Amino acid sequence: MLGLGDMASSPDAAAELWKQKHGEDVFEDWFTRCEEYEPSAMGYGVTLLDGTLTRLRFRKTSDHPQGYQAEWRVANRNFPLPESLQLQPAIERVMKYFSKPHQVIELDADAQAWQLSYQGALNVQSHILRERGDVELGARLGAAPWHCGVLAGLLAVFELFVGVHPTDMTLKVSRHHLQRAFQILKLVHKLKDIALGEAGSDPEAVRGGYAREALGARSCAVSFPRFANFTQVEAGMSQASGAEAAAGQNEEDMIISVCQCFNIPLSWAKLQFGARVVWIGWSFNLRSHSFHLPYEKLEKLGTMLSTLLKGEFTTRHELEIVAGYLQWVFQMHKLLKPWLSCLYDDMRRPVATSYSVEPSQRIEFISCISDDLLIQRQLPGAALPLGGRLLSVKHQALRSKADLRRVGISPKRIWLRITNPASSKRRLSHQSKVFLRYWQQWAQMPFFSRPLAMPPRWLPDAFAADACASGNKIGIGGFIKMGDAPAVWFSEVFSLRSLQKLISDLPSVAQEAITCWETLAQMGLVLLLASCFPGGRLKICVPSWCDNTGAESTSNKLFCTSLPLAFFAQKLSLLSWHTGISLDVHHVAGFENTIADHLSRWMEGEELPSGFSLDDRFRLSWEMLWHFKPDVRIWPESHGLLWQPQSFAFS
DNA sequence: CTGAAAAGGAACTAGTGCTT
DNA sequence: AAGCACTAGTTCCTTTTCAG
Repeated sequence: MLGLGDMASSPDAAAELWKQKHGEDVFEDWFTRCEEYEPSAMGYGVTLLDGTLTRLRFRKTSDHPQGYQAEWRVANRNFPLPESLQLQPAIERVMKYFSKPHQVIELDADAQAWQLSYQGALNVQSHILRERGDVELGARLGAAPWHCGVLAGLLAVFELFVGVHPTDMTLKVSRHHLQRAFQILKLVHKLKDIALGEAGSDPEAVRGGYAREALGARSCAVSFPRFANFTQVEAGMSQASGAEAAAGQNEEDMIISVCQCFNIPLSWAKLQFGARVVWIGWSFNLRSHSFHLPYEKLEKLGTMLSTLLKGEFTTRHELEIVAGYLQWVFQMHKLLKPWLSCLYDDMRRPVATSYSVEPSQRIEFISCISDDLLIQRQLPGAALPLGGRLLSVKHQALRSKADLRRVGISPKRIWLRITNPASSKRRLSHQSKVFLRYWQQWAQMPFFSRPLAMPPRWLPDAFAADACASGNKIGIGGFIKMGDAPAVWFSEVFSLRSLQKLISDLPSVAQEAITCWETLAQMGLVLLLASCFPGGRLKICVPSWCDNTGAESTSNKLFCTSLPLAFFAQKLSLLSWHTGISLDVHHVAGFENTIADHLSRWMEGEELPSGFSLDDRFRLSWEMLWHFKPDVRIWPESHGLLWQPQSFAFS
């Protein structure tokens, strides 16, 4: 055995090498617990004398005195052909059928009509060409019906040859044979043109137009009518008749043949034919022009999230994996990315642990703390984590080093809460849990399918939203104006105190979070738009006249990590995902903004801008804005429902 | 984190020229 | 004609790199 070296000369030698490399015990241990192959059916990698890599495995056998047989990995391409592919029976089938001379291959009634139609069309074309003086092409088309008929007959014989056609039935040429023959002839003539004609000398023609045209002649004819009535295709596909399936197969064969002819590289591992293909990780349906996340990925997401949500603590690494995966999943709607901000926050917030120092070490301890409350030096006797952040001392939260003075002195040990940046332990915040639970539910829901192409953009004449904040009150207002119809508008006032109970990290003065309220106003506008176009999965681009640069950047990129704005950006993006309305905020000052500004400051009973009426007011509740609770009401109120409607809201 | 593409390498095949 | 050595090319597979 060339190049294999001594160890391949016998199983004993191979086993010897294995023992030398991995030790006698390991070998015996592996060998005793092995089932059929050791270490596995795949074997293990071995480098031969000449540096060649191969694989070696041991097979348990009682034939050999050692009890095992060494097997090398060698490619075996000498496998038996299945019965259906044997040449001998195929030839016999044809010979038997044509054993008697003068066998006639007939066209069935359908095929005869088709052949006549081909003849007619081709003869007309031939005549026109001859009149124009193109005798050569005219002659080709003149002979084409004959070629087509002969080739169709041969295709029928080929079916007999490969065993598709029953031997005890007379051969009949069907219209499918004719159609295939026609397409093949067309392809062959195109190929001939490329190979011999002017096109052959032009490499671009081979790579581009001609080859595509030759292909398109077949594939377009088949795929276009199918696409036109794609809604019926789903049911029809599974019941496709044998002939249609054969035509589809034929089409695929042709595409492959042409690619091979022109050395167009094909990745066989990724080659897929059909209306549904999985590509770049997504499942595409080219008939309904939609895409969705493949089932395996949905399942992976579901499992991933339920494991994460099961326990109280998690690890930084686990969070990174989940966030990374969601980053990928959110390709489907980039506005969803702000959702991830809370996960990243959790990632960089290690869990705090308690430490204690002796009261006598108090002064020394203070010198270990930097101005921004980081442990910058080791304190003898206390294993304080270097680089950790001091959160509180004696249960008193600290904001700066100066706050340490407020902590009273007592003879007892001083207890500290410090976060350790080296720790990988993490706890999910409330926001993250809500966020992850949403996606966990989403992963368990039936397939969503999203269109590949968005519906055309639609723009109302004018619309805007604005917010104002003064003291404890927050006002939002906005409107849509379409043609001559009266403007639809909203105007609501919320108190900061009531919002502080629901959203953490809000400042004590409403004016400081004006960007948040601007974003909230945009959410109101999206809801208003969605209410005007209920049920429609519209793609509406909203050039909003917004006079705050903070909200502008937020709504455009919809990604930020600073609190509390991140909460609002999250909600806005989810609302956009829900309603299918995407926001595109431009910084354009204009009169619309003065109206929106007016509406945001409007109080019940005050005068409305001209063209606005109380009847067209759209009421927005906090439930609708923040929890996306649908505004479904029963009217008149005395009526009841016979079933309990399923409620849907995020909290 | 993802998938695609590029790169790299092993195994194999076909063809060629030479010798026996 | 058969066998051998060599080369060029193909196929299959894995690893690395790249881009989003």
